[in-house]
Amino acid sequence: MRIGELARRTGVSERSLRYYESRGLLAADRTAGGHREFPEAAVDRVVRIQELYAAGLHSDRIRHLLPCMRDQDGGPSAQATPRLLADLTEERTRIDRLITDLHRTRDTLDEVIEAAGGE
Amino acid sequence: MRIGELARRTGVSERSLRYYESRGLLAADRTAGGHREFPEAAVDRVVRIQELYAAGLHSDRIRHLLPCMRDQDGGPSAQATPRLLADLTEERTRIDRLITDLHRTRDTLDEVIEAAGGE
DNA sequence: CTTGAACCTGACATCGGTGTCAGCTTCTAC
DNA sequence: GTAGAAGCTGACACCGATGTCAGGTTCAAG
Repeated sequence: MRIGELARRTGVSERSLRYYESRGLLAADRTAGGHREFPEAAVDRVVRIQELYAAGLHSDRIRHLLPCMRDQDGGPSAQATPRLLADLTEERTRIDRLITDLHRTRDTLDEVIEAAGGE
Repeated sequence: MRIGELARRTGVSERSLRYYESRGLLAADRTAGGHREFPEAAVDRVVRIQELYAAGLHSDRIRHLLPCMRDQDGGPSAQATPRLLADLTEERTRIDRLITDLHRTRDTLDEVIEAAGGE
């Protein structure tokens, strides 16, 4: 599919999709004229990329991580190197802390919301 | 206490503390010579501010929110306006989604980590 | 062939918390 | 009073994903 359709179907801007491709997160064939042609699987992949961005990972890390992830077709196409493994473990710790933090913040917001609007 | 001690005790840089004060998140008296003098309660407040930043709130929102929060002394000193209330409710929704997302990402990382290092 | 929608590249801007540096002042302990 | 640590202000830089614009090309339908 073309970039416009992919953008529509994922809710991600064309700008971002081009950026993802330039960062090596997303592969696209090209038509004779140079237009990007994305495979169907790109939809899932873009969603995943967004999730990883939302979790605070940067594109370099995502690029290394993606091939190690299980995709819709089945098994991963690569295995994490020790270096990547260490990085991911660190990310995991960070995410854990963040989750804890978010729960606390959510509770705090709830308190304030309830005090004001819960009536 | 002075800014250096507050920085040490909270693990937040002096630069950031000055920024917090400039944004109205943190109150400080001044010595005759112009040095900031923070109350003991500033330690807790800084920790809270960091949590809110980590949760993705921006300083403007935090500034409005802080007075509505219950602090160590007891009740809040202000109540959320309808405007703030709407904003906070939105933040809450966002945070909820983020938490969900983070769980999924964490599981993904676990899978990759286990596949590589779990052995 | 023509036309309008869709796409291309490249460049520059933005946001906001934080790092850092310069140049100067204040504080504190001797 | 003096020295050195600590503090002050103001300015500039950075990061990194995304927005946006310009100027040109390609695609598809008539």
